Amino acid sequence: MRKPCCDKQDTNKGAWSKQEDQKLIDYIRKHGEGCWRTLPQAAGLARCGKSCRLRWINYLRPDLKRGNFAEDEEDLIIKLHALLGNRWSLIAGRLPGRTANEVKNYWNSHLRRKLINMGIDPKNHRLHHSLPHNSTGATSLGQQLVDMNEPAVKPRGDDIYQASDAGSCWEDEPCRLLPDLNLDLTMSIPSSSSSPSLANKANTEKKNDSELPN
DNA sequence: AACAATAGCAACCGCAGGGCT
DNA sequence: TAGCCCTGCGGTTGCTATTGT
Repeated sequence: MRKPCCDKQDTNKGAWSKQEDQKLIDYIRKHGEGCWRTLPQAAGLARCGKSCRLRWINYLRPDLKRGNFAEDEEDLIIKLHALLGNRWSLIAGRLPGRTANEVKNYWNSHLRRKLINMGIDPKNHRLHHSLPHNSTGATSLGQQLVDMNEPAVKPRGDDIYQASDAGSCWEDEPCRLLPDLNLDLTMSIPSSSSSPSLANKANTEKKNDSELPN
């Protein structure tokens, strides 16, 4: 059995107060991100490290773009989801200022329904044959997605088209299928923090001033 | 105006992967 | 090489706001 990530008895849960936010912001301004396990104690927060990390990444980071998603962002999410499946962090990585959690929430609350209304199965982005095709017709994006599912040449064996929840259609050839998408899906050190330990380490040195607000 | 249903979003949980010893 | 630790990710839950009746 793993140890729990923190001593749950002594930690707050639920919504963050302004004071807690401020403590976290102040601490990260001074010391940078990382060491989430020890951060709460060092920052004087009665929270577990995970909770602090989540709060910072999803809400407090200064480079977050909050507010409604633009139409082009929506399109991009839909296209990327068709390619990558539920890999929200990768999708969010292509949307500056957006977090994986935000993208995921937006997908689940808006875009999924939107695709359903367009007669497209949001799981695999295939035309939902059992549904009557929306009389207004699929939008150009909808049509694109439908077209994507009827490629002239199948890149691989048939089962790849039985996309699962997490499945992406053609991870190895996104550019051929979506030439208008500039998909550099290789991992790179993110601008601010969206990524793992490597980035953490790479960022440790530069972090102190450059990406923090003044 | 009161209540119920639904939507939206913040936060939590558990698992997986990578680094370190 | 195995085991531990830390971090990040995706799924899910639960609270609040909004809309409908």
